[in-house]
Amino acid sequence: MARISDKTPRGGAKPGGAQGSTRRQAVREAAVTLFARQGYHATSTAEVARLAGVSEGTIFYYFGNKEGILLDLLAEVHLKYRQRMESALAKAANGMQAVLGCVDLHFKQVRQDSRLLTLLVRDLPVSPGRNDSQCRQVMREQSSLILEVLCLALRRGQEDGSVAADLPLPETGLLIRSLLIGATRLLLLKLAPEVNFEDQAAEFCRRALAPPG
Amino acid sequence: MARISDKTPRGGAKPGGAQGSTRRQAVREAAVTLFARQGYHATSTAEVARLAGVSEGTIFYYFGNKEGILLDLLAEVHLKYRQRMESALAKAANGMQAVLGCVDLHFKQVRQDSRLLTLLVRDLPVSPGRNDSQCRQVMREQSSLILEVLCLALRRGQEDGSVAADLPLPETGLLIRSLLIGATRLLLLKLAPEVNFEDQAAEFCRRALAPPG
Amino acid sequence: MARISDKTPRGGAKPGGAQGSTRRQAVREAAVTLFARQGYHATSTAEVARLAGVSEGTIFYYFGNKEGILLDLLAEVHLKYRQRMESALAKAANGMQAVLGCVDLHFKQVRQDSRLLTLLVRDLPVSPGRNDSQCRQVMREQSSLILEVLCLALRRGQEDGSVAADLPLPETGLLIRSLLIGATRLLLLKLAPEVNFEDQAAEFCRRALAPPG
Amino acid sequence: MARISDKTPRGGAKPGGAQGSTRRQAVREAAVTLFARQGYHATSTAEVARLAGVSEGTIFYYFGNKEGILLDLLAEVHLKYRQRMESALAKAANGMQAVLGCVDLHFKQVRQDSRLLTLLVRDLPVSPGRNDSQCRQVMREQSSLILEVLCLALRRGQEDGSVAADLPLPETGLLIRSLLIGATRLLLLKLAPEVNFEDQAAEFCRRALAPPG
DNA sequence: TATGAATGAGTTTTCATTCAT
DNA sequence: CATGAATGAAAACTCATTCAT
Repeated sequence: MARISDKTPRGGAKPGGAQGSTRRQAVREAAVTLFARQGYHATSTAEVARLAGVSEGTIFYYFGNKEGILLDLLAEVHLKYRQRMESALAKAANGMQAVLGCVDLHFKQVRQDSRLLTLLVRDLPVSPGRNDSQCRQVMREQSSLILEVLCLALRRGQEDGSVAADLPLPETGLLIRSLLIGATRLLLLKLAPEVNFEDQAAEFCRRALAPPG
Repeated sequence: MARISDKTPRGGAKPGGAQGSTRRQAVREAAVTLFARQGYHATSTAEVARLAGVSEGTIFYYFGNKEGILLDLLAEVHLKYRQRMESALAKAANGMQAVLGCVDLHFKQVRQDSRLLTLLVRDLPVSPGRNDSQCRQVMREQSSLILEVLCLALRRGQEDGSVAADLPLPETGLLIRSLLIGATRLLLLKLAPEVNFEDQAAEFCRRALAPPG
Repeated sequence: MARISDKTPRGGAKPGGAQGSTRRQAVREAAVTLFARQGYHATSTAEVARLAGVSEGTIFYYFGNKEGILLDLLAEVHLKYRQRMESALAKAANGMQAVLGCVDLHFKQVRQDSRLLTLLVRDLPVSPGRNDSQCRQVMREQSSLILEVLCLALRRGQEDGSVAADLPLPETGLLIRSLLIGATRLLLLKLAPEVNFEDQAAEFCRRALAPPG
Repeated sequence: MARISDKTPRGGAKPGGAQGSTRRQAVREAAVTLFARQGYHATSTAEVARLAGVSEGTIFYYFGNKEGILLDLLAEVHLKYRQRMESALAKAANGMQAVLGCVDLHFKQVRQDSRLLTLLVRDLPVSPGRNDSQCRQVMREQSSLILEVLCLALRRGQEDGSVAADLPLPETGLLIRSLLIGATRLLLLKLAPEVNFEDQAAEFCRRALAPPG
């Protein structure tokens, strides 16, 4: 009943604490693999426990319930994703480069750890219309944060002249994000023919964003 | 074992004959509503039967198993979708107009019957890596047919000069499709802020596709 | 509710009647094949109907319920079996020959139509402790008739001196019948190694029955 | 997928440890009663759970699936049966006595715990023609082990002169085993008249096996 | 006489979750 | 901290049987 969130053994210095953290991490690792491979619904907590090498009770001790694992993973994947984008953005020469850098980075992450990204384009564990789940809230929050990063880059581009000034925000940001999400879905769910179209994504965006003339 | 596909009571000409068709249709109607609202996995066949006003057995009589319902719905939505695109394509003045027409049409359909389209961006009933399900096969087949339509329009645009000639196919087609899929996901799963960015989609594509100069 | 037994279209001369008989026979034929192959419980009436090429309703029209088919088949197989034994008995030179003839005949029938005989050694559709089923009644009745035939032969043997006079009846008859039933079960259910031990059955019985000296 | 076999709670030394074993045992006890009384197919797992006084989930926790219970029971009954035969064999004065001892022992076991033995002559859970079930494999394996014991006794009898030397092996062994199986079936399924023919079984075999003269 | 659409009670099985230890 | 035995509610699916035609 009581939601057990973020149960981390306080004081990571203690040997027992470190072991707990190890167990927690093992569950996360097992879950991300299985959720990505078979989907959230098709994966049982028993399966996760087995692959993680822990008892079933351990999962509920650390994550409260099954959705808790997903919640945890979603938060992590979003965080990592966003942080990488932000650092890519910082290094970019201008706004356009920043946006295109984000696009390239996205597909690099898809290639590097498809498991994590698959979580984002696979099935959702809850109703889209209802706000009752923490899971949906996390997705929405993180989603808007990522959108902000993109819009930041776009605005910078419009200011430094590398991006067409008449493109509306956040609409344009949403469209780029749409393209990334959709492409990832086609790629990871193997719904597209065997063509490396993701390499063309940056160029496609460059044309769409470039100022006229 | 034996797959019960397309079990339709003898031709709908007779007034009584439509009865069976009615039940079948009621199940489809109930399923599309519930699958879109709660997802495929979160919807039980009992729930579908209740909403459809038929017995649970009737579902299995007509569709063989739960996936059979989804299969049926997916085939329909894909078919309708593609046919509309094809007719939009036929009416277009040039290739670029055809592509943009497809984009607009897509969002029009999303607005008109969000339930059906939601099926395409919501959860998948099976592992993405495996080909064992008819459902995945249908999605893949239909997906490639839709891609073909888009590429046809693009090629026509490249021939009549309305689309940049150096854009590679089918990569560019896949990117447009990605944008549509991703946008639909953001929209229907309410992951985007309340902004009508879909109206900008055609313009975004126009810029990306337009020949230089 | 109402038991429909022996519903045969009266007057087999009528063309309609002949057709009904055809359907009835088709069901019986299909059922004996499937029951023997998969067992009574593992065979659905739908399967029987499909193999027989009739509608499911037809089965219930002719046999009342599923057990009705088995009832019908059991009665037939027992009847045939007994009739053959009786005619073998009539032709035998003496009692011992009659018994051994029955033994040989039994295995000949097993070899000739294993499907029918399999019904007798496979699973029973009902509780052995209760008498509530017609099925069990039929089995018991027919069983005792067959036993009678065997005992008749044995008694004749004891009278003509070919069978040991001190062997008790019907015990000895039951033992021979046991041997036949058990051997059939081992054979048809493939629980015995690939040895043609049934050829030795008559010799085994001959020794057991032979008068001393 | 993963077969849960032999899930036994850690060693029965601890008083608490026997608890799990208790539940397991309760299921076995309930199952053997119901399977013998009504047959495997006619018994639902719910019925077994109810009689055992455990939840239905417990059955699947311990036995994996319904067939798992039967498997377990079959293995046990076969093992016990064979062990008793072997010890009877060891005590016998000569080969003939050993064989007849086995025969007597068989019927003694039938009388002592008819439930367990009934499992062996009642219905089979699967097609006889197919090897796909563990259940059938167990039956076949154990069956051949029991046959070996019988043949051992027969061979010993042929060597010590108490059994006719010209009787072929393993055919003769199979015939004796047939007689035992068939008799058990007649007895336990109450298909024979109320006659204690099993008392005659040893004498019947003695005559069949005795050396001439 | 024959059909087959429709059913609902029943089946096996799964699984997230609890809790005593 | 961690376990894993035990559960019960619910899931998908089956199937003998009915009945209007």
